[in-house]
Amino acid sequence: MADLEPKAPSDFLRTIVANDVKAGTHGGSVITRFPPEPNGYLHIGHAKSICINFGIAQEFGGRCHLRFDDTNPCREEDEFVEGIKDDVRWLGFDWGEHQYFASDYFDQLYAWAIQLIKEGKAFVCDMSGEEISASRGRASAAGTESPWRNRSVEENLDLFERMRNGEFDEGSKTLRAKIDMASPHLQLRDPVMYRILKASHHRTGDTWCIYPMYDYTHGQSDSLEKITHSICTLEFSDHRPLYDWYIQALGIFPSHQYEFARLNMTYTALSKRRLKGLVDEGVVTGWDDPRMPTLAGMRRRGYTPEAIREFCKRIGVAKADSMVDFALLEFCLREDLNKRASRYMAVLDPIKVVIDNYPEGQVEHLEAVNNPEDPGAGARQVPFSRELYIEREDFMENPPKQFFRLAPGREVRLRYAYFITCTSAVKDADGNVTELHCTYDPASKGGNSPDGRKVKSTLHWVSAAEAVDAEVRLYDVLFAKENAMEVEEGKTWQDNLNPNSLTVVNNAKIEPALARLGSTAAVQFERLGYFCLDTDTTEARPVFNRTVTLRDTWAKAQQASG
RNA sequence: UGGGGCGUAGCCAAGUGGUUAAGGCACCGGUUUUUGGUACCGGUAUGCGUUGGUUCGACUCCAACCGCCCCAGCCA
Repeated sequence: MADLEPKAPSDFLRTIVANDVKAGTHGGSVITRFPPEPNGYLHIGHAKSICINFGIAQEFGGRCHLRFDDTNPCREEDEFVEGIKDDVRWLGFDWGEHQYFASDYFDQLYAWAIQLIKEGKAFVCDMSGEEISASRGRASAAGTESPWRNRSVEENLDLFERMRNGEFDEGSKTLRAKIDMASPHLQLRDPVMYRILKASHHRTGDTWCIYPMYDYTHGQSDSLEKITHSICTLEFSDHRPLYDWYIQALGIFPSHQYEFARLNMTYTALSKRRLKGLVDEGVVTGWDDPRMPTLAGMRRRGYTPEAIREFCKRIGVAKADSMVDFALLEFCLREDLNKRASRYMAVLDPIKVVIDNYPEGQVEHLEAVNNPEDPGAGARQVPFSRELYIEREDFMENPPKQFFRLAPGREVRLRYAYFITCTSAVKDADGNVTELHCTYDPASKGGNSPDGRKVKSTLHWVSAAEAVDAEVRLYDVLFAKENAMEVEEGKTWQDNLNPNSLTVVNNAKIEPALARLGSTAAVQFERLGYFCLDTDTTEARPVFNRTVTLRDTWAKAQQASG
């Protein structure tokens, strides 16, 4: 029977957790946490972490805390905490009552610092940043001890209190842990615990002018919340000895840290610093620019949380550095959108078609299926008349052998309408085709001819008189290079930006039903891709974002043949 | 060159001494189709960084070597 069960997703983290639960560690409880710093918006890389942390907690009957790691008042803002909460909720996760801030623990952390001073495990150091850096030593050579390392407990206590009281200038003193200046682990060479920062904090205001460092905060925060598995990315591996040192020195609940490889994806940048740069330099319109890999941007672009969660499931979790193919994300998106998106017709690059044998002034309403993947989605009426628009690229005057679409003398089907045959193409003085003349077969109404004859192609179309004008924004990858961070000699990562990441179509023609949408839910423009209404939409003018194109084997074949 | 990690197909990734080395994406064929979409079928590692060793048997154990990533913020 067991063989018939679907295999549980297996990765090294779940294996560790499962073993702990089995062994009864911490009474079998599983508590994880997602700990963003509120200094920017979340991106798809954070989504991986969120899915791991909340996912594991869910699977093992535990819980996941949302904790804001707000120990640096210079960079953190309330705007970001609200944005982060929106994003986590949107992704589909719920932290319940368990929302915390590292700043909630400032008093406790301060008390613990005094405890460590009293035990001779911490001291106030008067060295400047440069001096500390210089004395840390080389990777292969021991550092040198601070001349202030052996101050008396009383003096340390006094100085630390006066640091807190604001008696000293920023940068003039720090509280450091007294560990080992010769440790092969650089993090253990008397790391700074507290620095003086005369900045007001987004939550504690001006209560403090000394702030704890990440290393002195994170493990204890985990410990206070009884976090059993503190899961973070690989670059924190080096911090684990220090994480453990503080917990041991303090004798508090033994949370443990585990690390996995952060997400990298082709044609994109996933570092808050880089993304912030794009926002600040105006390369994109904001954190929610639909080209951004931020959750806010992806949401606006039309990505669904289901697609992102599926992507996170499929990429797996491991410790090897990796670069995930962007195509996998698009696959997950299309897979989800295909099931849920209602179909409509819209023409992005219109060329007029006149059906010469269709009665002038007549309008028929033809039934169109809303979603062939979902019978429950019903059908709608689409107006058809003598003058229509079709996609310019669906006609070729001298088509190559593999081109199945409209051409002089050729018959094709207009989706849900009629078979039409092209009789002539009107051109302007420069030889550009400006209008097509066709005839239709009245017997083929709905899209099938009674004599059973076949056509090789079905085109989307919009009736000219009833068409509504719309703006459509077409997006492409933000970076032109597969590895966005691979910089050529003498260039910067900004040089890797894709100059064509945004194309605005100002004169798209959409069917009337699309103009009445009133929802930002995903729709499919038949044969073109998935789209959604953008927040820039006004009463007067709909604005659509192209979420992702449909798979297009024809375009691919063309590209391949040059 | 100190420390911490990692190397299985183009990209992810299972595999923990005995299986024809899972699965997905991408790619290549084909079937169905009123979306050149979807769905479905099939193909794609004599090989697991390299070289030795242990063993009846190694992707799995051992050794050496090679390569890549991270760490010297009073950032997180």
